[in-house]
Amino acid sequence: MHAKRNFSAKREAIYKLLVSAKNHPTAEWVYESLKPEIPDLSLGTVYRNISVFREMGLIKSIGIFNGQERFDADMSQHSHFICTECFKILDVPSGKKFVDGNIYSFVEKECNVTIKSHNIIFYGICCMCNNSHKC
Amino acid sequence: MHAKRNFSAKREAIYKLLVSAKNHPTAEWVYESLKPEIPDLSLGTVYRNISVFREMGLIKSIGIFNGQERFDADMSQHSHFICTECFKILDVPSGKKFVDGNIYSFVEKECNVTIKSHNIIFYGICCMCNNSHKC
DNA sequence: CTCCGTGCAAATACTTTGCAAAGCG
DNA sequence: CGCTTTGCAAAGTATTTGCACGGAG
Repeated sequence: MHAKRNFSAKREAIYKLLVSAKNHPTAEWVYESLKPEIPDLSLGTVYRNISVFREMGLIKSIGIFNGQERFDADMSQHSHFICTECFKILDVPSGKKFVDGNIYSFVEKECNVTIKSHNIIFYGICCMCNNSHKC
Repeated sequence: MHAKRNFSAKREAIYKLLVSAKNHPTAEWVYESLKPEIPDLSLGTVYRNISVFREMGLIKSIGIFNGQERFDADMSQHSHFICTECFKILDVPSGKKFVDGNIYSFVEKECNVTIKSHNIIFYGICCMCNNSHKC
């Protein structure tokens, strides 16, 4: 019907939402967000497709916070800030590279390992929770 | 019986094990390790005490990997390497500070947040899983 | 007596999985 | 027809919690 697509309709909808979402969503959030427009979507399908995307290298996991895994479809190297109050996650603009190849070499020698990737997470309070000043 | 102590016998045993453990243990590992010498220890007690230690600032969580939370009683600022094969966690000697106060300031301004702490995790293959060479 | 710590088991919460049916080329 | 995707519900797994008991002071 449409031009050739690689994904089923539901898979495509899930992926598109992940790409456009700026909140580093949970599986539950994806499910709830799509439910109105795809009433017969099931949570298992969301989990399965997220798993597929991860295996394909289309998304990555930021980690598990407050009991729920958070995902990111922005595969460029960047760091995150997470608010320990509301668990909002923000991208840290990567204009500055905190960790470079030299650091990889340093750690690889120190630890006798092979490094594939790294993650930096900053923890703190976001401006909305830090209610002393407006955002 | 003993000199004044702050902790109950079980709490003390759990904390001492956490301090001496070099493997960034899980609650389950702590439980299994102490079970032989404390046969009536229960897993709930381990979880509860770990929670107490965390609230007291005696230990911190490194994150959840392979479905289990990993803890560290070394409260000095340092980074970790984690093997994506066997989930072994190694300390990265902090002779080099990867992230300093300037970076905190940079991120705080960029994101309009207040930063309390940060974590760096390197992912890769440890020398034991990288079986091409001996360790 | 009172309080804190504990064992035990049940409850939680998120995620994964088995299976049969539906979808699609 | 054959392979993929899905809904549904059940299972799985790590962790948390309710409750009554027990020990220390």
